[in-house]
Amino acid sequence: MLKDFECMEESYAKEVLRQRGLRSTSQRLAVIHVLHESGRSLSVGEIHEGVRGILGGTGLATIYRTLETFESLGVVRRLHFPDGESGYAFSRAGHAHHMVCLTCRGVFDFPGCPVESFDLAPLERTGFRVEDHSVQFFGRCGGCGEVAR
Amino acid sequence: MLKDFECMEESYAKEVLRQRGLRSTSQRLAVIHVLHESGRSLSVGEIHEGVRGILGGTGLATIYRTLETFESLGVVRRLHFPDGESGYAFSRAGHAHHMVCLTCRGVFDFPGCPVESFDLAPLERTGFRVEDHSVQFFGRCGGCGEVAR
DNA sequence: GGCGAATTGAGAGATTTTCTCATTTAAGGA
DNA sequence: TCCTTAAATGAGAAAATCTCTCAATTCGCC
Repeated sequence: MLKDFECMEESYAKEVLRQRGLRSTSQRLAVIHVLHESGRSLSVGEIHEGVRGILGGTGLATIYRTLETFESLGVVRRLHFPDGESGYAFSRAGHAHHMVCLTCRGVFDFPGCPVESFDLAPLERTGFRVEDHSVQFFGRCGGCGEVAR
Repeated sequence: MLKDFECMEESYAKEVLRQRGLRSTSQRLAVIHVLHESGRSLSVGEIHEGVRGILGGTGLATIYRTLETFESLGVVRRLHFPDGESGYAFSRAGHAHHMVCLTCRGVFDFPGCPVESFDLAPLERTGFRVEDHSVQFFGRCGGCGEVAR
């Protein structure tokens, strides 16, 4: 079973699930636990492995289903790296963008949104109606930057 | 074979290939042709189908290899949609961001870059060194917006 | 504690992507 | 124009990734 104390992220996830009438299963909480504990983005395989380490024989399909559920709830976000890989990271719902370390795949929220102060008028004058946007920064986090250079 | 007149995109791709010492094969040019002609982003399968329509029995592996090559050259860009799908679109090399229509998957460049006027200092004060960024707008293009609403 | 519906596990199945290697072809030089 | 040579391709096998099905389990509520 999970550790007897939950992290904030787990109780947050529980609350979001409850609000939507979805169940807080040990598998779902374990996914959040693994993601939060790692502090970085993880591949499906890594998450599966991590959850199995906590719960035992968890099915891969459950991992996929759980990630899909959490992504639709805004609790987990899928990130695509420039090298074509992708991973999932915990993310508080709402408007948040990320910095992603290309070395350790660490994910960090950053304050503010570059698009807020960007004038969309000329863009929408083309007839395009903006509904959503995504912004990501790629680079090296403190620890990895020192080693790399 | 390809139509006897090339589009600008094809000659541009040829030039980039030449500069890198890579060959301008009919398959590579057909990929550019298909992407440009569609005016939107296409899945690997759609590109494969389109190229087969022009050249005949082109292997799927060639499509993957070609897209990989062009992406590394900045001639083609891979886009990830909020629904998890992804597609490839022609893109002039250099710094360009895109608007993507969620209905027709049309891809449009947009002028300017929201990140240019964004103050990275507070972000880099955390020790993170920004090397690259990506910005995308999702919404409905002129044609699709009218129909949808 | 019991009930009903949501969720899961396991593995088969579908899909997507990569790999290998013999064959073909582009590009530069004679 | 023809030759040479290395780059690129085709075909299909193989690997990796993702989805589906349905019986069994478990959560949340009474």
